[in-house]
Amino acid sequence: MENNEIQATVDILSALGEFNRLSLVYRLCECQTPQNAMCLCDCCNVDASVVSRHLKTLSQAGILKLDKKGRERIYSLDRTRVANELRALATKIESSI
Amino acid sequence: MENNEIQATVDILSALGEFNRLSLVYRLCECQTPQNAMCLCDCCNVDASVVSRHLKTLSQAGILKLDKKGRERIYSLDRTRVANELRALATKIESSI
DNA sequence: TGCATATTTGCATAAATATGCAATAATAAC
DNA sequence: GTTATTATTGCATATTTATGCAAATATGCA
Repeated sequence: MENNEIQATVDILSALGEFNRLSLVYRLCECQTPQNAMCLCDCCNVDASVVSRHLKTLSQAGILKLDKKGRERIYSLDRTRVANELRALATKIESSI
Repeated sequence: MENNEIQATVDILSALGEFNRLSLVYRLCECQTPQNAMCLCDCCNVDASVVSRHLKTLSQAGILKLDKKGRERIYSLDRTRVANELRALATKIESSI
């Protein structure tokens, strides 16, 4: 198993494995439409700058997709990618020799 | 969504989301039989005490099962539990309203 | 242009985490 | 019992991470 592969999985898991970030992801789960950062601030009791940084972390891990719309940043969950990554890991853990 | 539920998921994800710990899990993936702690030390270049602590973290998160056999501690991966947790999260992320 | 809104970045700080070494505990083997 | 083996814990330290506030950036609107 390559170190890069391990690290890539670690990056996704550690991005999801923090309370406020997972709260943001769950919040986006419930949205049919993409949301801007300010709207997402409601779901955690932290400063907007903190939310901004968490959103950046999630984006860098490939969990969120980002679109710019005027002065707003619109985030949406890359459901398929995240679900596939998690299922791939589940399969690996369950069925390695 | 209850905070406890979120935290429970965070606990599993953050336990898996560290390089040496995920390496330990992958190592156990490849073992048909449970392994003692010393044998698991090979897979990360850190002190045995560090491995011991990582194994404790993984056990507390319900990822590993522990058996005592003489002076050895025998760890095994709870494949089903971990796989089910990851798949449940995948489903939630993919198919929430 | 001037002002308001949305978001990010710089800086400082607190808290959490990972690590190594030495000491300890528990058990096996002699 | 003494010694060796396996594993954990105490302590110190370094690194990372999360956080808040203030300032800066970027864009929209009047």
